[in-house]
Amino acid sequence: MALSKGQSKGRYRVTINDLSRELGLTKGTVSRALNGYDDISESTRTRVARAAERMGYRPLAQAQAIRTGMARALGLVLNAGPDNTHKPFLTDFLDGISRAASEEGWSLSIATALDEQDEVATIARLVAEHKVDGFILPRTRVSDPRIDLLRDLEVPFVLYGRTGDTEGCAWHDISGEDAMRDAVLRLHGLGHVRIGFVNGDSGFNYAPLRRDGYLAGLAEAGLPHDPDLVRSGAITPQQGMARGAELLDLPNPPTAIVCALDRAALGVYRAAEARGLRIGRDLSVIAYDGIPEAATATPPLTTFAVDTRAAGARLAKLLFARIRGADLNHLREVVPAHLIARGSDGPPPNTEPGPARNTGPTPPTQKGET
Amino acid sequence: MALSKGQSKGRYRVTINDLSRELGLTKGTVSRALNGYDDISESTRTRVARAAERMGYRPLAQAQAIRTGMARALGLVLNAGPDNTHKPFLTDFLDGISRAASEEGWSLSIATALDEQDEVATIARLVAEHKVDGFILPRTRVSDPRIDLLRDLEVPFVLYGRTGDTEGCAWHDISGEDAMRDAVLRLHGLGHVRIGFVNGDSGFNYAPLRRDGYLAGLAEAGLPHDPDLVRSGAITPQQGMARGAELLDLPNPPTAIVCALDRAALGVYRAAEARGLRIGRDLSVIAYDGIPEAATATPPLTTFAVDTRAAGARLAKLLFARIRGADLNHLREVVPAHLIARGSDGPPPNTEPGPARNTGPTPPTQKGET
DNA sequence: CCTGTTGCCGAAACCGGTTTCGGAGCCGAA
DNA sequence: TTCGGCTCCGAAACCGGTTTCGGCAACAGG
Repeated sequence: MALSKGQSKGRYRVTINDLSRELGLTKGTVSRALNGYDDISESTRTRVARAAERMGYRPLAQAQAIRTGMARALGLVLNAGPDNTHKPFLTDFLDGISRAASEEGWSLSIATALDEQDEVATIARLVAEHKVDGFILPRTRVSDPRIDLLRDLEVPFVLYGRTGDTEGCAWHDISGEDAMRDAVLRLHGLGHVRIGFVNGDSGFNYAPLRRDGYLAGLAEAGLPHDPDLVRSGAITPQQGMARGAELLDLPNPPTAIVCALDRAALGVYRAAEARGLRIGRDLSVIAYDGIPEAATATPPLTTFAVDTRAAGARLAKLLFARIRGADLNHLREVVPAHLIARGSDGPPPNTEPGPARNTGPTPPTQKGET
Repeated sequence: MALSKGQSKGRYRVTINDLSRELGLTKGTVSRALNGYDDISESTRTRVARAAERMGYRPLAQAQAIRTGMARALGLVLNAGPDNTHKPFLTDFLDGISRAASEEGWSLSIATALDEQDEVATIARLVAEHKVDGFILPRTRVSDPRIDLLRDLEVPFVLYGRTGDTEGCAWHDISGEDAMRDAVLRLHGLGHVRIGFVNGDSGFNYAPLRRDGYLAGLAEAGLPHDPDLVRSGAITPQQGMARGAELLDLPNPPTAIVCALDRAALGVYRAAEARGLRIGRDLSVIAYDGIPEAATATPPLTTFAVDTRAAGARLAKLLFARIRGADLNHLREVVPAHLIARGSDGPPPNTEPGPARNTGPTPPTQKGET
């Protein structure tokens, strides 16, 4: 058991040669046994597996890569552009992916890009250099050049989000549309009839979906759709404050506002405070994301939270399946966001306290904290 | 120029064999020419380099890895634990590293861990699997088991931050101590004599350094050190609010507070507001980090900003140098933070407006926005 | 002219795996 | 007994690079 190669200190990997020597088999046989070829007897297969376990053998991914063409790495290209700087859940997201990847002995390789064009170029570079075997594409846009490229290159990928042309796409997504609809229904259940909506960036695919959800909620509640009550383009608190101000300064302002993003909702808070309105009493707000700041705002924000860590893990697993050639129809899933009822919503003002109207399906009212 | 290997579509890498065939040289010669061996004539060296450029040859990192033992990947293990979730600059940091890495044809491999013990285990796993050639260690602690491990394994690493036992350590760091000192001097220059300090998590190495900077500033200004004015453990706005409240409720409260973190300062804002104090007039605040929220707070926060993207890039370059065996003494650098003077600091209240006292070296007063 | 360097490149081993091919043994059937 | 087929493994090529070794030519010195 002496070190065969003197790489300075205690650094020594057990290779497939060590294993084969120990077992009295050729390395080809050992390799086939480990990789489940069916021309290996069950007895030697277990013998090899046991020895590999005992000796702590871990195949060198780089060596496997050169013959198989698989780098055993997942790729993630982050947009590090100026307007995308705020990513509250990035660490959780990475944790989900990384954990799922290392379970399979794969690694997570990340790169950054400054804009859409740079993103595409970076993806192309990683593919050309054979650095990764597939991509996770976060923040999908309605029309997304990254998807076109990967489709063209025939490189596996999965979307965090959906997209316009779903041809060849696998995805995991959170149902923002259901959340927005439930928010409207919940507010209607509390007695609100004028419910505004502040949407996010319409370039991203989630925006039309959440808008549809808001409209579906209105329709389901039997409420009219007043276009004046719908604003969009709010992804920062500042923008949220501006859009909120527009709504509140309307001749007939809403008594409740649904926001597509928590950060926008925090801006609406400020717009309301500036007008002497108390959130949760004079104005109800329900949003979406579940950022930590939402829990410590005054009042705490009622919001639909998403489990970004779980999303990352699911995406990694979907990508594995995709790389291994699974059927696309099994690789498309949309899961609901989780309502966290807090203090920013309540009955509309100027309403006699009484039995709340019962309107169709009762909105979900789970309680919980992050 | 026909595809020699039919990997589905247009996917085709030019290998060293293609190059050698084209040039009429053996691949060994081509390899040596490309890698700067001195037994290759200058003429063929340029001929090979030109052909490689023309044909777009990029060596396959995995193939190089198995012989050289270098994975050509930088490692970064992120702490994804519950209290470390807020990382405002992570994207910028990753961008800095990733960009510097890809310039050298290297990649950035990231993994996550939930606590200190998990971090060490994850690092050990990455080393054992030969996935990376070196590590960037963010958020160094005074006593840091990651450093002990890597020192023991003789694996190259660089610190973002400094540490207690600097033996074998290279680092890039921002001088938080100078920033804190300059903050005190700036406030003293404005006329303040009772200046409080709210520090961060004392487990991290930056905390004692910033505290020393605060004390150095007091000493340099000829101000007494009142232990009552020093608090620590504030890394969230909530904690900042609590520590700020303690200071403001003192019998003889400070007229200015220096915070080790912007987020804590935002909490101090709330503590001050709750007491009817106007920031920038009744209470001056200067902090450190340069988070986006600081710019949009009311009033905008005067703070010492750090360029996290540049730090990431520098760390990557230092790590390259370390891996290539450069002298440690050339791989230790501390750069200053950049003051962004905004509206949260001013002369102390109850002071006759008049010529400001001139106290020794005038504090730096650069103006600028992020 | 012969010899000893030196410059420069070819040949081949090597790294740690995977995959193809062929054949040795064992079995049952004719 | 012989033949065919099946099971299971060894041998060797292969992947795309790097590195060692040896030797051919040109050149300088004696």
